[in-house]
Amino acid sequence: MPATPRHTSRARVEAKESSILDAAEKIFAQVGFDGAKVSDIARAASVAEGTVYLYYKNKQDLLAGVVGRFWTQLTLGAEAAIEPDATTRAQLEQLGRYHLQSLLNQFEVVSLTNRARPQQEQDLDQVREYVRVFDRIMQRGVDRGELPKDIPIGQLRDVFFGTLEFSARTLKLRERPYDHSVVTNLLAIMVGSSNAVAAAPKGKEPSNRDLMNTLKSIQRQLKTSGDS
Amino acid sequence: MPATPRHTSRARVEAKESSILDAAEKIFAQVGFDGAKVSDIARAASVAEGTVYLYYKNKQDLLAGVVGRFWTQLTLGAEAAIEPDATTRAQLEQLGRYHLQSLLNQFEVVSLTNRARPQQEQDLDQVREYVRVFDRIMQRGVDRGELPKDIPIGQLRDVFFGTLEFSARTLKLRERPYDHSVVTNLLAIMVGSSNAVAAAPKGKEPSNRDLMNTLKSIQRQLKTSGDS
DNA sequence: CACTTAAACTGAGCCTGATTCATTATAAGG
DNA sequence: CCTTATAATGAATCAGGCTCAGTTTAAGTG
Repeated sequence: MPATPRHTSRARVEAKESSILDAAEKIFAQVGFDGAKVSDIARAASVAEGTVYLYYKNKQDLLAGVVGRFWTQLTLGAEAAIEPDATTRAQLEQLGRYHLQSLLNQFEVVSLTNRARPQQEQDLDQVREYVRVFDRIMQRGVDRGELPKDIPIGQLRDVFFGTLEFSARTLKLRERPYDHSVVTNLLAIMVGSSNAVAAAPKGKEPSNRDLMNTLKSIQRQLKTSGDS
Repeated sequence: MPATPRHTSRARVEAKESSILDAAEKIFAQVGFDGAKVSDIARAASVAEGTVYLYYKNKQDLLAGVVGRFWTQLTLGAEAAIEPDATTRAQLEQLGRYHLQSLLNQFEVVSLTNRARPQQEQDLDQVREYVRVFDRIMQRGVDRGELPKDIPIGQLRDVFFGTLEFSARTLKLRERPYDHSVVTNLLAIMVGSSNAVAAAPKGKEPSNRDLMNTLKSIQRQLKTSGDS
């Protein structure tokens, strides 16, 4: 088992594990969890079918690996996307934009998340980790008195992520691209004091491309250095 | 095929179809979609395995039947729960409470909804139908000038349903009961002009029990008269 | 009341695909 | 160059969704 390597270099093992994860992600995104055959994933990873089971207990576990990695990367990207010195309001906007763009860019993988938490099991740890990014921003905001605090943070969190997830679905369904105004409006109602904005007139590209570049590079970096 | 009955009474056929749906709902809710064996469902419905396939093309289709029926019932319940003459604000609160309670009461079935829309297929028709209840309330609100209209209705819809769904998950995860304040606060930020409210101090039962009774009776009625 | 027949129902067996495991290959260590 | 623990392999096993040839049921019909 790769768990206790002594004969083979750790790097080699991790590389293989990561390449299986890559293959799985690709196939899952392509044909969905049920549509994916483990044999296809194995082939895509240039590995025998049995080898997959050396690294992952079963197909579900493999899915959990893919989804977990995604959220871990998302957390890193989010942290990079937020300017530490900005106001709470600005940070929320940064996180919101980043989040919405990520949901849209990786819609298929995000969708897999549901499949990874069978029934009312606890959420994946990595998701909880990600959510803390929001909590930290809010906590700081409260400490500094920058936020109206008549509504509990926990509830605002549900507003924030719930809205963005549904908005992403809506945009996807209507085949619309990323729309800045969704975040602006969300913040307007969440933190008030705002200038709400009509939906983007047409398919205008996201303006904060550098933000996504940051993410991409981090992800690339992560993917090659392996994780899990 | 039950599609063109001539030898058997329609009522009988529909009763059987409905009893299969009942069995499926029960088993799905119990062990999830993947955990459910068609043979178990058949047994629970006192029917042979093959019979299930007379009524539903496959397991997916059976799931769609269960989920579809749920949302249809939900729509009826929602319509019953809303007082036609109330203010927009009041109607939204009624719908919000009803929605949150339903999500909590039938959490397992709601979860199945995700499984029923494989990949970015369009949503189930019944879900869209349900969403229209919200749209009608909002439209009326706008027509009457009761709503601040700086934010598009479509986006408010995502705020409304997205927030409630995430709130329901949060409550479920923390094993908390229905909490009135979630809806109150949501409306406070959505429609403004509000008195936000701290989370319910303890596990206080939902106060508008009659509302749920209305729903239940409608559901019972529906279930026996069959649908699909 | 037989009798005919379309509609319903049944469950054994087929078939796909996940998972296992006996066997073989690999890579250090001596 | 052996030895041996670790990895990798893929044929065999197994589970469970789905099919279909055969059986039962329930109206009709004379």
